[in-house]
Amino acid sequence: MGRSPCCAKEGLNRGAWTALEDRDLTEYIKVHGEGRWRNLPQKAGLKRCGKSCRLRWLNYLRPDIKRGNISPDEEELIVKLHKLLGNRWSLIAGRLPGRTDNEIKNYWNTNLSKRIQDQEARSSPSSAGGEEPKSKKAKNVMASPFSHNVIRTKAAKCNKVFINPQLPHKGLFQMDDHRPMDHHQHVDHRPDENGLSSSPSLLETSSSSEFLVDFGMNSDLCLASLLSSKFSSGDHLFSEEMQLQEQYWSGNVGSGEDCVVDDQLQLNTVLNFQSLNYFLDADANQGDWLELAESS
DNA sequence: AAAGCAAACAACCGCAATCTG
DNA sequence: TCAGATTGCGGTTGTTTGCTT
Repeated sequence: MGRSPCCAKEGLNRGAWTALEDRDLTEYIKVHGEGRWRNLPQKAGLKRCGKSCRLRWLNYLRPDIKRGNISPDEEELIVKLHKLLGNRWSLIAGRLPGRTDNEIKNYWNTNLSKRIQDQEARSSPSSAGGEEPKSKKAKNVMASPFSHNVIRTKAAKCNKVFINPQLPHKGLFQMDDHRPMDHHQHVDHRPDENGLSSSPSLLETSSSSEFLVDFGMNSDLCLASLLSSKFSSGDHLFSEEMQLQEQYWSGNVGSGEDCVVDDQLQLNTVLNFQSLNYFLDADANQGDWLELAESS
């Protein structure tokens, strides 16, 4: 039978939330803050399970939520990010301020996936005869049409950060998205050994040439050497990205301190890699270092 | 006006990752 | 170090809404 569902307890409400429940939950969170979902319903006097409260708050009651009217710009961004990331709704939502993963997922399933599939069918005649999903179920499990290019980023924990104090910190970008630093997955990394050649480092010619990051637990790894070999020295995007990361890190951590690179930051890197027709293959097991691979 | 159907979306579920004692 | 608790994520389902016949 498997384990019993979390909301199976008798006496708990299910289904649509009432205005009263919404008010109670909102007021409780205003006073006590988010978190501790398990005990929240009891303390707030709600006949709901903690999961249900969390979902309701995150998707509908939070004050900064934007609902409905997804703009063409947002739509375009969703499509691009989905191409890049697949069904990683929370990560996609992270790039769309005020939007929730649930809303984007629903929007994708009801609007975009079908449209994209139609476009695909039109552009590739061989698949024109392909069948539409017949059931609701089939529609929902539709994979990204670009799954072969999907990037799965993983957050990375840096052990050390070294920023040369001689380096003028003049970043080209402003970070438009500062996720709180308490939201990270930690992944160990191994230094790259095989996949990268020892061609001259791009960074030797970039303004970020002194920027070093040591990711290694046991051995040193310079980010420059990790990333340089596959890019020509003319890849300005890469050096801009380095400046962005430099700016980010220098604003948050001091020399030699631990810092954490979160998904958002990696995504920025990935987006730039993508524009260079490279992708990060991070589908490897946790603990493996992300490998650069040439996109086919 | 009512029935049937499909689209939209809110909510639930199970799993996996992460946290904590 | 490990087991149990907690949280977050993505897939799926159920209900509501709106359109068509």
